[in-house]
Parts: sequence; C-alpha cells; structure tokens
Amino acid sequence: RLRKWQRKIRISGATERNLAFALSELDRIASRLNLPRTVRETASVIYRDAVKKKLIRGRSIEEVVAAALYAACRKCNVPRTLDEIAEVSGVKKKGVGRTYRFLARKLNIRLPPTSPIDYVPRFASELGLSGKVQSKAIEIIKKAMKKGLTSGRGPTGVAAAALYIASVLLRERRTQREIAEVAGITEVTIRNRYRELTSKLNLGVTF
Amino acid sequence: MGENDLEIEIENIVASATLGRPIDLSKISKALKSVNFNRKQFPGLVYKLDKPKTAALIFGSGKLVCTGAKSVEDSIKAIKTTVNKIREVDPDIPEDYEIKIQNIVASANLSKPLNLDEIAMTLENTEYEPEQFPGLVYRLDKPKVVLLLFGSGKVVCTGARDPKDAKLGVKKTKERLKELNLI
DNA sequence: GCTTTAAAAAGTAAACT
DNA sequence: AGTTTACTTTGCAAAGC
Repeated sequence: RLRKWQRKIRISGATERNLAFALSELDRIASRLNLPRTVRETASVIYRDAVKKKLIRGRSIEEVVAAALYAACRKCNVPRTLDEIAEVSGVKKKGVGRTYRFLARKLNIRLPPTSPIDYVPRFASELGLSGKVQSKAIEIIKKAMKKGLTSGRGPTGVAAAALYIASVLLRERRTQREIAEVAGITEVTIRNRYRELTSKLNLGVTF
Repeated sequence: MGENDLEIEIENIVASATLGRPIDLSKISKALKSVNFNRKQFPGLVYKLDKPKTAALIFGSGKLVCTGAKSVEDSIKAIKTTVNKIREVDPDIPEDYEIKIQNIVASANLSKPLNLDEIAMTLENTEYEPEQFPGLVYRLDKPKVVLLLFGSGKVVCTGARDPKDAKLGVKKTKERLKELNLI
C-alpha cells in the first residue's frame, strides 16, 4: 500500500534524522572534551546498539548520547567525570548517571569502576607535574587500594590526594586549591583523603 | 557456629491504610495543627505526629500513608492515632480498615570491612558506582529486597514487607559473601 | 517520570565560622 | 582548617500531572 510505504519512508527518515543529530551531538561533546577518535567511535557504536534495541524510548537523544560517551570514556580508560559530561552536554548529572546505568544493564556493558590511577596522567599534565610525581602517586594509590582505603570513595578525590602527597614528597608541590580545581572537587575533599592516606599508609611523612 | 549475631535494626517503616470513605482534606487541614497541605504541590495532606515520631499523608480518597516508624507496632499505632484524629473532625470513619506494611528499611553491621571493588566483580546482581554513591547495590531475589553494602561493613536492607525478610536478606547476603570469600 | 514522607549507610559539596 | 547542613542511593504507598 502506498500509504504504508509513505509511512515507512517517513519513519525511516525521522530515524535517520535522529541518528544524524545524535552523531553530530556526540561529536560536538567529544570535541569539547578533547576525546580521541577511538572513544568517539566506541560511543557511536554504543549509541547505535541502543537504537537497535529501542532503548531510546522515554529518553532524550541528548541523554543517551551523553551516557554513551561516558560509558565509552570508561571503556577506553580515558575517564571523564559525570560532571564534565553533564557540563558540556547540557544533560543533568543525575540523568547521565541514570541513563548510563540503564544502558549498561540493557547492553550488558559491565565496566569496573574507574580507577583513581586512570585520572593521574590527565591531572598531572594539567598541573605540569613530572612523571616521577605521577609514578609516586600511582604507588600511593596502589597501596591505598590494598588497604581498602578506596572503597566507596570518589576516584577523583583519591587521585587528587595521591598527587598532592606525591607533589609534596618530590618537592614539586602544588596547592590543594590548584589540584582541587583540575580534579573538579573541593579542597575539603582533598584534605579528608590525604589525611586518611597519610595516617593509614606508611608514607614516611607527616603533614 | 550459630552466629545469631545479626542484629538488624529497623530504621523506617512505610505503611498504608484504606479507610474506605472519602475525606474532606480542607476540613482537616483547618482543624489540625501540625498539618501541611498544598493541593497544587502534592495531593496528600501531610500530618506529623510526635508520639510515635512519624509523618502521615492523608488523601481525599480515604487512603493514607504512614512513614517514619521504627517498629511495626509503632507504625500501626501511628495510623490508629491519625485515624482517630480524622474521626474527631470527620465522624463516620469505619472501625475496621485495612493496614498494610509496604516497606521496611533496616540497617546491620557485618563487622568486617568490605572490598567493594572485589564484590562488584564477583557477586551477581550488583551495581557499584563510587563516583555517584559510596554504597554497592545488591539485589536479592529470594527475599525480594535490595541491600546497600558499604566499605565499613555496614549494610542497609530495604524493600522488605516483613521484618523477617529484612533479617533474612542480610543473613543471605552475609552467607553469599562468605561463600565467595568476600567476607 | 515527577511531586511528598521517613530513615540508614558514607562520601562529597557549599556555606560558615 | 574545621563544622554544619544538605544532597547522592535503595525501597514503597498515596492521586494526579
């Protein structure tokens, strides 16, 4: 039937338009976050899978795009926080997190929580810290993980505190404020974390 | 050995009641003191009581919800007290009405630190997103409850309609963690 | 989905001292 | 620097948008 045919054309036209819009959004956000192509490609695969499984119902395209990017970042070990994704996507942090959990469940994406270690290179380079400081920070983080000092704590806070301690130990000190700003957390959080790390790990220094 | 050390503490109970008769909320909001009622914001009238420190939501349909009680007894007591208050303003409320416990929130302590990363990798039906919340979410099927596990070993169990299920949920969670050497 | 209620867990945030 | 208050998560009912 002609009418049925026209309907299909209309629907697939809308579907293609939506996909084009989604992919351009994905690219726009990825550019603003300086994400490498591999992450963009991973995110677009996740988005297309979501479309195939009709998981967009009841959700906005922006939300799914943001969640797909967040998942891709984690999968590629190029972490970006929910706050960063939310800020440039215009989607509320709560919505990105909720949609991410939904996609992860429906697409059987099981990603381990982001390790604080994954944030070290990015934060360190933004702070102009040497590779020695980075290695020291990673060493501290590994000790913390073995002693159960990272369970339930935000990965960025742990990474920031470890970098703070390492920067002091190796005489490349950055202020709490500088580190807090690149890590996107507050100075109080850095203080709470480094106090815990220095008191429970034998780092040989008392602040 | 029979470790009956699982001391579960009930923290909150949500219960509902059906009075089977419409209620004039405007009348009640004028007669009672600790009441808040904004129809545009929420259809229910909020009534807070001190005796069992609870809050009740009263609806025009004659149904109500009671929250905040720390025992089934207190929850029922709070509902009866609330209904008696409604009777002072609106007689004709039936003597018998159905009361149903809808949800129980309980807390417990496994007394051992938990490695949430390991648990997230090994235990089934879990969600752990430390960037968003420090607790690991564990969904149990048998008693259909949800548990929140924390690095400290403290646990929250919610979703049970019977205190026994809340305790059973914590007990089974503890057993499962032991089975998987995640104690 | 949201709105309102209550309460615990532990971490983090914003606002103050 | 440290404190207080508030919000994040889980579960649930109610009537209505």
